[in-house]
Formats: sequence, C-alpha cells, structure tokens
Amino acid sequence: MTNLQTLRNPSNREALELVEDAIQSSRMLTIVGSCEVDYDGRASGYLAEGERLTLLKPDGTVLIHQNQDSDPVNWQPSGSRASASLYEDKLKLESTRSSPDETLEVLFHEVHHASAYSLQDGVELSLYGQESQMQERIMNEPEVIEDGFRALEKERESECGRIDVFGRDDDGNHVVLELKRRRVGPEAVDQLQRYVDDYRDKGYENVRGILVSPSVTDSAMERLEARGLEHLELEPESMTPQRTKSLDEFD
Amino acid sequence: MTNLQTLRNPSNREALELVEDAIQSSRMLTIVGSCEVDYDGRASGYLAEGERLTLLKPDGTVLIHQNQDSDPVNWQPSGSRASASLYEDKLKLESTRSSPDETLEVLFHEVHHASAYSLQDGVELSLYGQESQMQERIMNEPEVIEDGFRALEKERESECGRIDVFGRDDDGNHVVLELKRRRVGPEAVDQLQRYVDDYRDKGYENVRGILVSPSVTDSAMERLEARGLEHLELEPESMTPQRTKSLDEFD
DNA sequence: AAATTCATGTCGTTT
DNA sequence: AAACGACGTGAATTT
Repeated sequence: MTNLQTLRNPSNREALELVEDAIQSSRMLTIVGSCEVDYDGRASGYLAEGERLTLLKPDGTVLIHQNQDSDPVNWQPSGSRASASLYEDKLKLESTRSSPDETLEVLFHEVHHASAYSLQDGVELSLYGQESQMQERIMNEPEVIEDGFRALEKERESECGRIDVFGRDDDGNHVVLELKRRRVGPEAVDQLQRYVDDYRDKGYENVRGILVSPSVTDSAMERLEARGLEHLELEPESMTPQRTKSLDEFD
Repeated sequence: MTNLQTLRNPSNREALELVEDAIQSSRMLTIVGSCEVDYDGRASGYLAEGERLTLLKPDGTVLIHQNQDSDPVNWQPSGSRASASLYEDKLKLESTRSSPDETLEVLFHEVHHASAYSLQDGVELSLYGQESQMQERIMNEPEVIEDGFRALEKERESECGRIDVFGRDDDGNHVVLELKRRRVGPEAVDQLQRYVDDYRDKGYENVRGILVSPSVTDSAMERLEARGLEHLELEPESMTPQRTKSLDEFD
C-alpha cells in the first residue's frame, strides 16, 4: 500500500490539511475524535459531542461509528460530496447529496487520530445461498417443486412487480412461484397473492400460487390456507428439498 | 481519549499482540491491510485477497469495508465473539455467533496499520421525522386525519401485527390507520388490508382502512381503490397535513 | 427465542 | 429519476 499518512493528536488546522488531501487524492480517510453531528434530509437529527470514528470513502460514503452496533449512528451514502473547512477553529467535515437533498455536518472539537489510505482492491465477494440460486436450481431441476412441474419463465412481468418463476403443472394449471431464502411471515403471502391476482385479472384461469421457502410462520400459514395458496419447503443453501424422516425418527 | 495505540507496518506477530490487547481491554480496533475473508452462516461467502479496512468494536461487531459503498462487504453483528491467532504466520481474526450459528474469518497476509481506541461516548442520536412522531401527532391532533376523527388507541394488537392507530370516525365507523414516513407501494396497502381483514373477521362491521403517507405509487393507488381503502397525504417531517390550495392556484 | 415492523435502511435492476 | 424487491438486511419491541 502506498501513501499511508497518519496524524496523532494534530491541531485542527493540521487535520484539515490531511482531510483535504485525502479527498483530493481519493483516499480512504479515518478520523477518530470528539465531534458533534448534524443531519438534515429525509429526516433530521442531532448527535451531541462525543468520541467516535468517522470513515470517509473515496466514493463519498461517510460513516460515523460509535462503540456499539453494526449500523453507523450517522452516515451519508455513496455519491455524496464531501468538503472540509475550519469553523471557529474546529474541523468541519460537510457532506451533501441531491435527490434526496441531504446534508451531514461533522464538527470535530478535537481530532485524536487521522489517517489516509490508498487501498488496492478490485475483488468482489462471492456469495452462496441467495434467492437467485434457488431460482436457477428450480429452472434447471423443476421437479424439486413437484413431479411434472415445468418452469417456463423467470422474472416474468406482472402489473405490480416480477414473478420469480412462472410455470405449469402436470394438470395444465398455471403456477406462480414466490421464492424466499428464509422463513417468512404473512407479507410474503400477500406478495404472492398480488401476482396471482394479477394473472387472474388478466383472464387466466386455474392459477396456483406456491410460496417456496425454508419455512413460514403460523400466521403466514393461516393466510396461505385462507387464500387457497400453497407452501413448499425448500432450503436455499444446500438447495435440497424437505428431507424425509429417517427410520429412527418417530413422532 | 486515553490509550491510543498504533502500529505502522507491524509484523503479524506484533499486530496479534495489539489485537488481543484491544479485545481484552474492550477497545475499538481498526486494521488496515491485505486480507482474505471467509463467511459461513445463513449464507456463505468468500472474498479473495485485497486491501480493506476492518473495524472490530468492543461489543463484538466486525465490519470489513472496501473502497466503496455504505455497507460492509463482510461483517458480524454485535454480540459476536472475536479471537485472534497466528495461522501460517498470518494474522487470523475469527468471529463467531450463535442463533444463527455464523463464523467470519479474516486472514491478514499483511497488516499496514492497526490502531486501538478507547472512545468515550454516552450520547444518543436525536432523530426527527420518524413514523412514531406521525403517530404521536395523530394521537394528539386527530383532526389532521379528518374532522370528527377520534384516535382511540395506538399499537393495538391484531392477529398479524400491531395497528399503528385505531379509532372511530364521525359516523361511528371503526378506522384502521397505517402510517408510513415515505412514499409507499402496494406492499403497504396489503399491510393495511391485513389489519382490516382481521377486524372484519372478528365481526366488526363498517371498518375503514386509511393509509397515511406523504404519497403512494400508481400501483398502490390502484390497489387501494380496488380494495375500497383510502389514502391521506401527510408529511412526517413538518407533520403538517396536506396544504389546501391557495386562492392563486387554479387547476 | 420467535414474530413483527421500522429504517435517513442500502443496493441492484429495469423501465 | 421512479418503482420494485432482495438483503447474511440490522435494530427495537413485544410475547
């Protein structure tokens, strides 16, 4: 890694120089110090003075992290534009974006530590066990749904969103599948229902709706039954269908 | 701030010492270096070697950030437990959690910079413009919904979730309100419908459902009309109801 | 621990 | 830019 710069207990003026340099040269920047934060945009917020870690990325992302929690206490998403200045002898980091118009102001009373990094990283994460992989599996092996099922199309358009998988069963019924990678509640039933409604409105008859997921909550199952919709148990990770009980397993 | 420790281009053995010390003493830790990452849990993933910034918080949170994006490329949420070791001369940071069982392994080939911080911060964010504030406003000033509306209860239980606001109108109808702080699509209509269904199932008659939000999409409006549900325009931030047209504004 | 919902959600994709 | 849905969503709240 080239260009690692660090300041320990700098004056706010020294810190400003590093911050402006990091923004200019598109380097990742960390600032640890005592600050207060103002946010105004979709909502508005104020965070009184305290010690936090602020991260400014080359793409404009700003993250302010406290001692706890995955989520930053304040932030600005990628595409925002940052600038720094001195305000009453304090270091002010300002980030703005548009649509929606939002501003984030971080006022550092004291900077304890600031660093700028040039990170070399072109690698992307490979992730397994997503809904898209359930979809591929079903397109390739439609029999995991049921004998005689034919998967005709994925991402088929409807009036209110895309249908994960559309197909036909052995009896010639149309079948709408809604896939979920994890256990789901009644909102997933309603999502399936929207697509089924849509095809019935278009004049299709004999439309079955099947929710495909590892499991569903009780209230989701009630709602499925009330609407005449079905559930099929399927795991995303191993992508193996419901395992039948072994001979040693009794009720 | 007490106890700021920093290592620049340390050996992996030196870095290990700092990491273990930070974990032991519950300090915030940043590690910038070249690493590969393995994740296994609800899904599984692999991130090949590259330079990133890793953040380990005192509460067990782990965040691995690349040059871009708000979201970490890999992470472990708060409550996870971290440990460090040397593995084939490399620094291995391992974090595990249970329910769900998940493990994250960060293998540093080279550490460029590592720092540990004790952050003093007991302050919480004050945030305005949330749904809960729309709710309070409506409980206090029910006339923002309509003349004669009485707000009887918030967070009232139903079979499938809590109703934001439950009340009665001037004609004695029961009224279910679903509040949203921003523009919403058809899924919000279905959420409202679930609560209305539930009260009708319980034998209530004359149940009105009103979606309260700054605006709705076209498909949401269609679905509202098809279901006989209503929409009321209300902003979360200023919390002022839909402004009536001034005399200068014509169609 | 399970269920439910909000969120300044963020992010990807398509229209 | 708007709409729509997935996400290893996270976080809060209640049962």
